[in-house]
Amino acid sequence: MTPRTLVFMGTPDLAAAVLHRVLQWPGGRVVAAYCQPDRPAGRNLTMKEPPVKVLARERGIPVQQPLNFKSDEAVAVLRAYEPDYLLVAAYGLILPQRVLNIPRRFALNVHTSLLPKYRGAAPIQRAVMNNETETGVTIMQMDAGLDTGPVVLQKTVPITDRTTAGSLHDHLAEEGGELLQKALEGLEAGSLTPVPQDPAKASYAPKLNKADGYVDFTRPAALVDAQIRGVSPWPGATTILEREGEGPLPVTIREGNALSWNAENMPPLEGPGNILDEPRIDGRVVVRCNSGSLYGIASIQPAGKKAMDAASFYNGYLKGRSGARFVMPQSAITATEKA
RNA sequence: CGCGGGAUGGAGCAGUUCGGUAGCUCGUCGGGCUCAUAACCCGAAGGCCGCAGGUUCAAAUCCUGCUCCCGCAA
Repeated sequence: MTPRTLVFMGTPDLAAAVLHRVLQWPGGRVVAAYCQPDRPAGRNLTMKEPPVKVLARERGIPVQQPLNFKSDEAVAVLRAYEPDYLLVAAYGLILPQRVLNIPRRFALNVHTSLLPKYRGAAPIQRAVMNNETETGVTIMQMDAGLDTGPVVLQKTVPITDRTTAGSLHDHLAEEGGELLQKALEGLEAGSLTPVPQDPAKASYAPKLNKADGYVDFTRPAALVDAQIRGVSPWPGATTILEREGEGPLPVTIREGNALSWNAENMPPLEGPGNILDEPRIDGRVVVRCNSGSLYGIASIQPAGKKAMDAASFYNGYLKGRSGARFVMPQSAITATEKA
């Protein structure tokens, strides 16, 4: 059988991982890789090439980086490849119907959630932040909507109390590549049929912004933990350290967990966000959350510093100080009041 | 030249504004107390204050150049 002609579209690490897998599929040949244009990034805002571009060039695959598909020219370029399949993963563009019509067989998308739940830009982080116990990856047939097309294949993966958005991302990137390959094989064999999503069960996962990383210690510790894991490593779990007689210090919580504890052993507690001075449970810096629940910080990064373990943070920033507590950044507070 | 923060014994920091003996909380090592301990007490080792110049009687501190690290931006 002649190999199918494949055109891949995707931009970041996750897409590169999927492309890597697609390149191993013997049933097809990738004739072009599309990704977003190079953007300034990094310390000096130097232009940086997307991971997909780097990988494609290593493998000698032509790279296309159109701004969008609004021009007839961009559409014509794609059509000229005469793809059997259009394979899309985290491309960063909504593809218009006339583009989706181009492939002879299917336009497939890899989405990192169990559709119809968590449609949209940040399904991985949102699933973790919402304290879900499982999520997954979906291969769907693309239509004009945002992640609304019929589902070809799904695979579930668990979310544990140690799953971070970062670790889940890497996991789903692997699973996504594998599942896409299975979907291709199934579609070729005629053993798979796309099944429409149930719109009633749909939910959306909006893109994260910095404010999503502001830790809200007025919530129960289990949810504080979920939020922190969901925004790690990006945008990072941010809060402001306040101590008596010293200026506020922004910090990013890197690692930690909700603590189970015995109320009888605990000293009297003040409000949420207060840091306990004496009982450093298991070497952690302990913060009070809602209803007396406790969150233990294992690793934390003060602004402008490298991440450090809780014991070091305690020695350098808390020992001998009084009134230490974490508060929401001012910008978050005013935003809440306005809302 | 996109903006900003930082570099001080093994770790985390203070001291830098207004130059003048290098300090704190830990860790480490030795000793003591204790049924015991990440607890407590006593003692010790360990630093050319990122690098290179300059100003000065005197520089961690002021000036200049450099290196490395980190945050912002996705």
